[in-house]
Amino acid sequence: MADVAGQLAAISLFSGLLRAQYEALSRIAVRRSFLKGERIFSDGDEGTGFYVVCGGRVKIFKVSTEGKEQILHLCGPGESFGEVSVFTGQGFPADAVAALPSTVLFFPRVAFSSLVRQDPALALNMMAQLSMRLRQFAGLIEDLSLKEVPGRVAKYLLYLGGRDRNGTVDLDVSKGQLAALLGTIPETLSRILSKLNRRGLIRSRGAQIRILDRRGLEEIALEGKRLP
Amino acid sequence: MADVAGQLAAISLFSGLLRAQYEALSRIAVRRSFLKGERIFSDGDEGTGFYVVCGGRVKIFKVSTEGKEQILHLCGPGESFGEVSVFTGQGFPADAVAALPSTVLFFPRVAFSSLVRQDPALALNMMAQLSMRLRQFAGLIEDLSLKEVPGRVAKYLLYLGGRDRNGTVDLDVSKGQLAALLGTIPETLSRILSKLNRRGLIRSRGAQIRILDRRGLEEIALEGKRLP
DNA sequence: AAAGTACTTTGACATAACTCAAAGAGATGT
DNA sequence: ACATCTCTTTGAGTTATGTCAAAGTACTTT
Repeated sequence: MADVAGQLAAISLFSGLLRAQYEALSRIAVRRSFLKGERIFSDGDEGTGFYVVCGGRVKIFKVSTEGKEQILHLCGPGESFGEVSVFTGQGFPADAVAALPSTVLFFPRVAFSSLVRQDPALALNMMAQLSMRLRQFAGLIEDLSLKEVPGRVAKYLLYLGGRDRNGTVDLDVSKGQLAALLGTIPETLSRILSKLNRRGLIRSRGAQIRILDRRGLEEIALEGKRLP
Repeated sequence: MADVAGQLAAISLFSGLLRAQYEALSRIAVRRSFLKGERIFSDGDEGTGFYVVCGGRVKIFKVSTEGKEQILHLCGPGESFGEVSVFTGQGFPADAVAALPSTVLFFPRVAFSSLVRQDPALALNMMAQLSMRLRQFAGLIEDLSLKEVPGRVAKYLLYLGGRDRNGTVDLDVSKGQLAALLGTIPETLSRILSKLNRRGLIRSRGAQIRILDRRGLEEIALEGKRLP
């Protein structure tokens, strides 16, 4: 239990709380583990609580009737998912599957709800978290509807390359998954990466991509430049 | 002031609060009016507070560098917008313009934040509201990325026709705006409506649309059926 | 090491949807 | 009632992207 309370402090949803609050949270949290590919919940399932990722990666996505999937979010350690159901009481609005072997903490709806009811600080953190997610979604909507695929790819590469100073990026997901995240299909993604290679903007070998011309990528990301 | 407190009770964000809470809220609320087309805030503006629509309609949207716009939400009376900035502290994530002559209540960030800090009930309402918005966005993302335009049009018509028993719908926005809401352009929307007319699924005259074949529209909305 | 599986790339093709351009309808104001 | 402006519709042409199919590459397992 004590070590759960320690982990909670590292979670943005619960940042800045007091010792007693972490302990209260750890008392209601349930640790669960999932194998790669294992399903955590399905679109429409009753929302019995929400989750926080401790380790691994969880894919949140929607599936069309024809089976095409759009990834809404890839949750890494410290990120939460399924919170919406805590407050709307409705079912989960999407599917969740472990993209890697993952460990999560599960917070049952009722127990958490009564905690938050007594504790404005907890509520405020949660609101900030929901707000951030909302902002992210607005960005995703913008990208999907306003940019063409090359623009989304360029933006994502720049996003990944942001931290790495020399500009070498390791894709943390398969290209098929990346395609789903960017709202397209593997073939299209593959073709676009080829074009970016040919034009000398990147050098990609497998999941390793080196950004050669950051400025050029920025043009594509912002202005939707052509890729002949 | 007293009448502001009365109005607040009709707002979902503040539903189920106590008299004293409405009065506290009404003390910090500022009434503002906007002409049709007038801008309320711009993408990137500092988030000094959030808004609730009293009357009229407010368009929340993103604009691409080429000027194409994607409407994120059309807020009617009782709906709130700009809440995200209250908690993230960052700028507004989109543009807001009055689509009709509109009256709104403005809640300054700092004053509201301290109110919420003392009052879990207020926080819970707000979280539920944010959650609903999040759910809506997930749906919009799904639609934009998984459905083709005819599917989105059909779904929207069914949504509008849901309340009206006889199935006659008045578009509450211009077709250009509707196109932006559905992530497309007026020409495409126009062509699709023509096809739906020709196939006998709807009968449209101007902004009046009568749904003739609900089942047929549902097929298009759900299965993405062809429109030859 | 070989075999099997899953992922990625390439090619040929089809098509939905965008662009550009112009005409038609509605609304608004003088 | 007329003129002006905006919104909507229609047409022709282009293109990005999805579909289908097959070959190539990388992993895992035995």
